[in-house]
Amino acid sequence: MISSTVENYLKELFLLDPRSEKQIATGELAKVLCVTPGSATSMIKTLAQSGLVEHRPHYGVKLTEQGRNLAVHVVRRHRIVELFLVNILGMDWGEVHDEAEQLEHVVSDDVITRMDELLGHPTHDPHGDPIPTPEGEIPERSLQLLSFCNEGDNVAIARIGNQDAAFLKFAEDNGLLLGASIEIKHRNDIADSITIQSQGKEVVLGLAAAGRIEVEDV
Amino acid sequence: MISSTVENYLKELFLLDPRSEKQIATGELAKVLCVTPGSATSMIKTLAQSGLVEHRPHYGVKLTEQGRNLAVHVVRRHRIVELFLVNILGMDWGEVHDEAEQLEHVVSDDVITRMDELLGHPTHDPHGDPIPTPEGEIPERSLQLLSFCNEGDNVAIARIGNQDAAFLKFAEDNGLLLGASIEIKHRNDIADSITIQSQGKEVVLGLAAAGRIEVEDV
DNA sequence: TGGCTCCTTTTGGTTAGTCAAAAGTTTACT
DNA sequence: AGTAAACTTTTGACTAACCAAAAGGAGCCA
Ligand SMILES: [Mn+2]
Ligand SMILES: [Mn+2]
Ligand SMILES: [Mn+2]
Ligand SMILES: [Mn+2]
Repeated sequence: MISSTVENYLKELFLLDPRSEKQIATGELAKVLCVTPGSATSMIKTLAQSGLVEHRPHYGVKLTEQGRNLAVHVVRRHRIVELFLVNILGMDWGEVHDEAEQLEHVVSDDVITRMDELLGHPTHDPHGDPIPTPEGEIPERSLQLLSFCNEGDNVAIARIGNQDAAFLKFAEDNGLLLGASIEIKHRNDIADSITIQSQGKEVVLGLAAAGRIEVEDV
Repeated sequence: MISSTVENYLKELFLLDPRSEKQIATGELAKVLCVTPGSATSMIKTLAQSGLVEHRPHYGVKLTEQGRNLAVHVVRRHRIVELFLVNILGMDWGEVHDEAEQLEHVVSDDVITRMDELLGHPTHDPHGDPIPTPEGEIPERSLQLLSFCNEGDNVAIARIGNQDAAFLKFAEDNGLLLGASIEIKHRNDIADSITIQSQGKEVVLGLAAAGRIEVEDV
């Protein structure tokens, strides 16, 4: 049986590089997993032993085909659970990440299949992240960072690339929900800010924050 | 944080003696948990250290007030999850036990509260077992074992005290669902069997099997 | 009072996962 | 080429949980 710990390592490697092209640094992996670099090294060696990652010591680590497949399925479980918690149980989109972080390791494929059905075979989670299919395919969309939009653009919010509960609360409070139409009012590269209008309300964001929001042309 | 392992030990102690009156033998606990007696002994010592059980070496172990409280909450989570899987996700009542065995350790109180609400504050799980309240109260019913019923009795099935999937499948296939009205047709203590009629269909059960079914007078 | 059987506990050892700190590599800069 | 900074790996140690097998207690029966 594959442990939750291993699933978390594989999943984070996937999230750090969904195509599994780059060599991920041990330290970077350790950071997102909140473990020491030494712990990451030793787990990486174990994973390499099992053929789940390829390790080039001192250069980095990369998922193998097999490791990536496992990771994609963990991500599928995570995202379906998140959407389920929001759509069926009425939870807040800022609360569901931590919950799904645990549930992703214990819900069976049967339960996931049933949730998927009940939700109508959704393609994206509550934060706009794609839900891999049971076969491991990942629906692609061409999105643009809000921080790259220009004055006058009319776009719809498509993804929030920040799982932080406080950020999600802020976004929600300001009407920045998935699908919301917004217009870029001002953009000031010197002041590092962007002003958008959503449902009549103006919101000013720093470009760093705007860089965590992705939008679609309307 | 309290581990799944500890939760399982406490829960099984509770299930072996819901009132926590008796001294449970180490070997009995070990058996239901599928561990060796030695493993159970060492965990019991740990639990005693934490004040969750009282241990009289060579005589047995018993939950403390604190340990019983924790156990009751694990049982609450288990049973709400089971009912949720059956009523909302449409799973079979024979499949949900193993699933709930894992989920009981990771679903948050918030999720349980929401499931409870969605289910309309149910009092019993899919197998007729009582669901403890958030305060730890356990609804009592006065039930009778099917094996003690007499010819001519008209009763309703109220509980199946056997989590075995094959047994539950058999029961379901023969219309022995919770709430089903049945009449006791024959009873033969010599042959160790009882014949009941449910929805026109006659079913013969050994008295041992009938002893795992509890009924309510109608 | 022994002795026997059935449990329980103890002992010694394993595995997964972790950390702190020492040791080793790579790279970039002088 | 030599050195220092930044990173990675190794080492040694710890905890939770488990097992197999040896040792220890309780109750029973002669
Ligand atoms: Mn996780
Ligand atoms: Mn998400
Ligand atoms: Mn369990
Ligand atoms: Mn049940």
